[in-house]
Amino acid sequence: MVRLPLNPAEVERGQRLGALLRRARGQRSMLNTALEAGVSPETLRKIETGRVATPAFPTIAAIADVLGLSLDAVWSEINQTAGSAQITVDERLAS
Amino acid sequence: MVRLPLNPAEVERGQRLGALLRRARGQRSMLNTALEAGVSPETLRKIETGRVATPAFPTIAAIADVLGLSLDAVWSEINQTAGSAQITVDERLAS
DNA sequence: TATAATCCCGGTACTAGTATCGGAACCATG
DNA sequence: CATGGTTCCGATACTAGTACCGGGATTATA
Repeated sequence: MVRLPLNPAEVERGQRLGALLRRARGQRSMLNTALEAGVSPETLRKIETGRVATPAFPTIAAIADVLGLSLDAVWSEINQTAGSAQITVDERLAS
Repeated sequence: MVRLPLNPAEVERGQRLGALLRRARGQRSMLNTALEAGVSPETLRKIETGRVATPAFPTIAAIADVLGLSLDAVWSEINQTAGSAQITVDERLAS
């Protein structure tokens, strides 16, 4: 009947998402990245710090666009429950 | 100071998203698709009918997974303001 | 030390998303 | 006609996301 609170798994996935975005941002400033993506710096900060576990699809898509990330790669990486043998976004950035 | 209401462009983009998901679902029932994606049928229905313009990223990702859609393709298709020369999700489904 | 840049945090305010219930319409079957 | 499957809708209820403000901590540089 009501919206269910976020469960721990969703919270952890949100933290993985935030950490991934922060690593992908690298040297760029949070302010510029947020403005370029069309979101407020506060929103980006909350997402990166994991305080917003399930952000809106357009929000993540806009940020991923600015950072040059594939949404499919982001999703597959944060959605996996355990370690995988896939090439991670980090590894792709390093190449 | 407060969360800004959705502007018309965001509403229209949400409608394009819903229409795209509905076309991609094709023959499959809304109920099965929603349950398989782990969302409530009502939520899927609201997204498909465009009544929810900016759904959560995990929600869209889970639905796209079930439907076999690429998140990048979905985003690029609904985010474009005008017609494009790209291969659309529809055309990809038809091939 | 001073100045700027960046990031963090708590508080506040409001809209939006997710979910359930009850009912109704439609269409294809039996 | 009856039954089931699917979709739709309004109402309701609650949490979550987005955004701004003020302040503080850190670092680097002048």
